[in-house]
Amino acid sequence: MNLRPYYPVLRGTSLLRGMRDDELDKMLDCFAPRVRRYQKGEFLMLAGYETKEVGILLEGQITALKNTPDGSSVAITEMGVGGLFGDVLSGSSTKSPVSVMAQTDSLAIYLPYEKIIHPCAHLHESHLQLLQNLVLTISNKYFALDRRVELLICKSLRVRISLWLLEQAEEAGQDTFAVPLTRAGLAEYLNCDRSALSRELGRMQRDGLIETFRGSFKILDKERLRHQCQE
Amino acid sequence: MNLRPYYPVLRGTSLLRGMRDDELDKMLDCFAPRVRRYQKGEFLMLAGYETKEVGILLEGQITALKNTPDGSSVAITEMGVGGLFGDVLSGSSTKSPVSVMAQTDSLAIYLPYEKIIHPCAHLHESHLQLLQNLVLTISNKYFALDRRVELLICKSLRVRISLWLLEQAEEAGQDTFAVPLTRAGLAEYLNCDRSALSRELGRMQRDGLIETFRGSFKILDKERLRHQCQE
DNA sequence: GAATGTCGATTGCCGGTGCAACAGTTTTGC
DNA sequence: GCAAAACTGTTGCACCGGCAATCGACATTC
Repeated sequence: MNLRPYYPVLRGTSLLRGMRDDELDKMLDCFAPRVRRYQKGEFLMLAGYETKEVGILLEGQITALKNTPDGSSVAITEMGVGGLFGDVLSGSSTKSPVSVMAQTDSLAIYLPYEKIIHPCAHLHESHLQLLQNLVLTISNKYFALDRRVELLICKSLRVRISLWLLEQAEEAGQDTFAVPLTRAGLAEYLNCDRSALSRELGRMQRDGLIETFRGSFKILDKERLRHQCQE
Repeated sequence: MNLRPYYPVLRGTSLLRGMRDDELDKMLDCFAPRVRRYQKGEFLMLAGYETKEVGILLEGQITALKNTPDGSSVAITEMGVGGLFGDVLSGSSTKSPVSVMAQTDSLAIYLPYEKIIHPCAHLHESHLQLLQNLVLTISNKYFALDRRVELLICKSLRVRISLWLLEQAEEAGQDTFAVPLTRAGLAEYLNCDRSALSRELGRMQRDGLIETFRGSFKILDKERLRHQCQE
């Protein structure tokens, strides 16, 4: 299969960031990746199974699901074209803690982990870059999770919301921003009840800290918002 | 400095697992690691600073501390001889989210990350192993954190305790086990109040689920304990 | 335009858990 | 070996936030 049309996608991933065409040519030739198409609702990866490949989404939209202790499953992440999955796993012999499901018809390419970690005899410079990127990718996921833990351990809901707002504003680079999350989704991330979230957001508006409308947030008093986190 | 006496320690780390003497010789020669001694209370690493080295504890005992949003700091991990720190960071340009403090007089060796990720011209087999180990080490830390999140998002304290107990039993391979944690430490990990933890453990004993004494735990009714997690 | 589904907001209720205080026991340090 | 510090358990109280039910706004389908 000719992968050239997808090179821009591949270059956009944290794993293959900035690779030139000829570098990708060589690497993909060396990796002999498999490519597979999925229909909406099919699983790209199943929780509880080992995986020895890093998956990259070339077309479509996927969702990572985690099985909860009580048997159901909750969405963890949504990923679009260029999304990486299985990256953290591929080194270990740990079974996957998440399932990955196609939300729309999708196309994915799989790079065997073995080939990534074992550069072939003539070690291209780009392969080293790849290894570095792999480490970077995983550690970034670690830090994202770490921030989440930092949120979760805050006791009061107001503190969690405040921290989250400040983090988002930081990320957006401005005090007004929108997020692609429904209230229910945000409540899940902040680990609280949807109604409780609404209630607290309402209070925070009354207190003149923020303004909200749907997925849009505006921080009115950043200083005081920071102060909320300390009590 | 002659590092030979510490080879057994190095071999015991997840990063240098199982390396032969001659392999360590070559690698350490290539890495030109720095070694430093610390007095009790000194900092090996400060939160907020970048680091470009992976640290390995050769002697002593250290604690990783995280600064909380409200200014104080809480202990995250304790590590003994062979403990690794800075490993997750070294790839990224992220500032360290944790400080590392010597709990007793300590000795640490630092491997420059640059050298780890950039194998020197003649790429030894062992160096590849090292890279693989690095990825493995980081992803294991990721999974440890992931399990923590799984704990934290459980709403009731009893569920969190039950999950934790089952996890520990799994790890220990038997239903009676001891952990090197004080009640306060465990409460912090489970993100609850110490008194609430005592109270709930008391209730669980009265319910015939477990027996506890200090750091020792005995699971009496595993089946029913599992059942607790689902409500 | 009616019917249905999704999303956000609001409210009353009450249970779980944080907090503070105290007591008993073990460990540490000199 | 003694005093101080650290650790654990216990209890009363207050309150945050989960739960369930309800309502209005809006989008989608027939």
